[in-house]
Amino acid sequence: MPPNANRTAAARKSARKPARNPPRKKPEPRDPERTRERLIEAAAHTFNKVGYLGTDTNRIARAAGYAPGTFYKHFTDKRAIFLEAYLLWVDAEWRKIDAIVGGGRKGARNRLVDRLTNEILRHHQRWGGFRAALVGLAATDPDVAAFRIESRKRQMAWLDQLLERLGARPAPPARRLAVLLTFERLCDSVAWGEASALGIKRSEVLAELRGTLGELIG
Amino acid sequence: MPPNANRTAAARKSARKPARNPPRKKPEPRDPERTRERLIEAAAHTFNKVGYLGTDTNRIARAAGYAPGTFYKHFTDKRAIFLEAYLLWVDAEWRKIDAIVGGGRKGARNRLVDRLTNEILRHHQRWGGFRAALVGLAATDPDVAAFRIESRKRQMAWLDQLLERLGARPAPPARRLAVLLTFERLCDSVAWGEASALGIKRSEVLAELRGTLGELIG
Amino acid sequence: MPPNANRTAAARKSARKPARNPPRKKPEPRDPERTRERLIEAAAHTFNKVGYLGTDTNRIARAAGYAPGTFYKHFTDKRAIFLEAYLLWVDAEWRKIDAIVGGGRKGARNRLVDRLTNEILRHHQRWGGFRAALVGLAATDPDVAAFRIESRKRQMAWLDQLLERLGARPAPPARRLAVLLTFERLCDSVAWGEASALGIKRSEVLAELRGTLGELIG
Amino acid sequence: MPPNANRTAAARKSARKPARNPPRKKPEPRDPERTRERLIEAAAHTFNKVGYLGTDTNRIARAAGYAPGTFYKHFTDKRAIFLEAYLLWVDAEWRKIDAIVGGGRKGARNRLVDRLTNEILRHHQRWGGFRAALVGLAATDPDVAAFRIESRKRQMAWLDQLLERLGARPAPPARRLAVLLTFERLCDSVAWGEASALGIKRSEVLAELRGTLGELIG
DNA sequence: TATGAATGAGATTTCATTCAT
DNA sequence: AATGAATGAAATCTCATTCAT
Repeated sequence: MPPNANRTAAARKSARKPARNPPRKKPEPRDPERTRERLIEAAAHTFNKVGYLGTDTNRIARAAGYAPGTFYKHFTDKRAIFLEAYLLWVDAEWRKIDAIVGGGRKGARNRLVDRLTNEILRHHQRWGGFRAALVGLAATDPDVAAFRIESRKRQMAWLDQLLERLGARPAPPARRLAVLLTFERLCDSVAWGEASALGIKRSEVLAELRGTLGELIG
Repeated sequence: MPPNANRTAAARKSARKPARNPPRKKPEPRDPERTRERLIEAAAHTFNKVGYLGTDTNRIARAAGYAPGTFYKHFTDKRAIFLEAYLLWVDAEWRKIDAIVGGGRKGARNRLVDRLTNEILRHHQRWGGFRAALVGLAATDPDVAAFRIESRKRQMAWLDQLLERLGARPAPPARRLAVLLTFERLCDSVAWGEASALGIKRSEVLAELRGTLGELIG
Repeated sequence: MPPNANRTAAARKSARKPARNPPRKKPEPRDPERTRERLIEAAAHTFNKVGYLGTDTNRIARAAGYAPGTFYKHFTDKRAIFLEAYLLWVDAEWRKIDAIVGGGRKGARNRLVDRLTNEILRHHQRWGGFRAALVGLAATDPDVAAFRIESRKRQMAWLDQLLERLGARPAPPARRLAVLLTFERLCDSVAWGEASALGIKRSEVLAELRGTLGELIG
Repeated sequence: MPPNANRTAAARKSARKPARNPPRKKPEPRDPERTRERLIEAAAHTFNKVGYLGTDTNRIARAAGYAPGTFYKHFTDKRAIFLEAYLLWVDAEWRKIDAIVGGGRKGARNRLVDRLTNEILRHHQRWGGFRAALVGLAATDPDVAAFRIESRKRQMAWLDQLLERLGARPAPPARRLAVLLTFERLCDSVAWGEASALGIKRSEVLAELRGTLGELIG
């Protein structure tokens, strides 16, 4: 009779597996730049799904297909990669926005506003969890807060240029800030399921968004 | 029993750190209701200062003048006391708002709007850290999210009644939500130091707030 | 609007109840002897159900209808009440055994053996959990071990007398011990569900028990 | 059993051992399989010495030469390692028994019975504390109980084969169980110091053991 | 560069026990 | 005698981080 013959199911369960880590899809070893990117992408998705608190660095590394130690070869700590992921996320948004606005389509204003609004809302819906984590962190972490301010400044300037480009009359900072925050907050509201919980449809929110922007653009 | 086991609250306090809140000169012991309240208050302040992540239950208990175990006599875990603190915080806000609106001052609309705006902004400034923690948590924790929705529904109904009371014409849900969120987000922006970092003065934000409300009220 | 109107079910759950302790069935206050008994009984049942490890003194007190502090007015610690409960349990067994043997029924030997066997098995089945806890504790706690030895000595003497009384020839200590332990262990085996898990019926074990005793008695 | 084996919880608490146990001169690091084994061995010895209740996971880890966290890399909790240690212990016993029986020495029956008896008794004496902890746990924990049953089944089958091999006539399950339990219980009795406290010598118990087995084997 | 076992500080949580009423 | 809120030491368990390979 083999010595281990009587291990019950329960016992087998309690005995940790030898931790075969799933071999990363693309081996493609030794490309530090790619490694870094993969880690950031994995982090962004994890933060988005389970929040800052719920994300642990070992998991990020594993999700990206690496061992825990690799994480610290590329980032000093969890906060650092959060910041990088934030950057990635903001960049992605701007790329899309630029494509819409700068894409130079001379189409009617309404068409532009529609496309912008749609894109931004979609973006928020995709990154709702990350945005919430960001808010939670920024209140405590000065670096994250500074990052956020920087982002906002860029946004303010962009809006200023947009108005100029569209021939609308310039708006004072407080006005622009109010519009941006309204936009952001309404999008979050949809992303976080608040609007739908209140029985408000996506299309109704979209109408509000268009109204807010339209009012500014004139 | 170790010799120090029965030190008074005062003695315990003096042995501790820079001693934030001076805990009960009069020990006023054995009042579980008060204990509970004190724990909630301590929790609210701690969450507000260092966020959800930065708060630990032992610290809450010590800040309230109790031993770690006492916490668990009153709350199942950190989330539970967060929810209670949230309740306390929302209640406080509503009490003040009711005092302003229901206070029945027949004064001009402008006066009312001013006082409301001021009060709400002040409240947000006081609880900015807590609000940020709330956003971060709600994205992950369904109970916190549900709590928040409930709060929002109340707010929507309140605004509806306010409009009726002021003789303004009723606004559809999406409109009301947009106004509430704009209000909230602008207040947070001030509370979180965003506005000032962008060189926007409190008074300018207040003007935006008044405008937003004024537009609705007509 | 009532301030607490929006407490969700989850929040209410997390808020501990004011801990109405169930008013003891029989108030019958201030009878320390009765209090002591009730505590021991409650302890015996709790130990029997959830083991020594799983039993906590506050629970014992509450189960008996008292407050935690009362426990320590009557017993120095958990071990002490375990010992007392053990005593109670052993006494109960002996009372029954005496009733059977000393009951003086002049009936045939077989009848006596049957009744004894039945009674002891029933007793073990009732106190199986307690017995297991006892074994676990005795290995670590010298007082419990001493108690157990004392009990065993009594048992050995009793068996000696029984043999004499029945006119059987005396058996040496090792023999008597072996019979007692076999008896005990087979009863435990039934009580702990071992026998039934092996597909062995209670009646088959009873036959073994009778055989063991019969052999000794001749 | 070592002198301090049966200290109570109170005693253990008061006597904090300075006792930095010098961890592994040769670090022999990074072999998870060895780490796991070392942890199990350390756990087995600790359980054996101070019982399940008296053992804490940090201590197991330290005793094996590791930090507390390492424990949880290999086992989900204390119960899990107990089960594994049980397995180790049972395996060790079977290996020895197989060596004796299967060792194929064609010597007289008496010789075989003697060696078996001796070995089993020695084994129980070595693992007396562990066995007691096992009994205490099995009454409460279904997984431990299941493990134990599994072990017993194996034992029953083994005995069956032994009888066949020796040319003895087969015994019904209840009979075999009775013999096994008697054997086990008498060995425990010696291991736990019961026999000696009753003035019964090891050799006398051995005689009983031999008798029990001899009767079965014929 | 990447690995991953190991770390250990620290947070969470329990519960035997105390003491003022 | 009984109470029960409070205690706090100690155990359980997590996870960001390190380091030898």
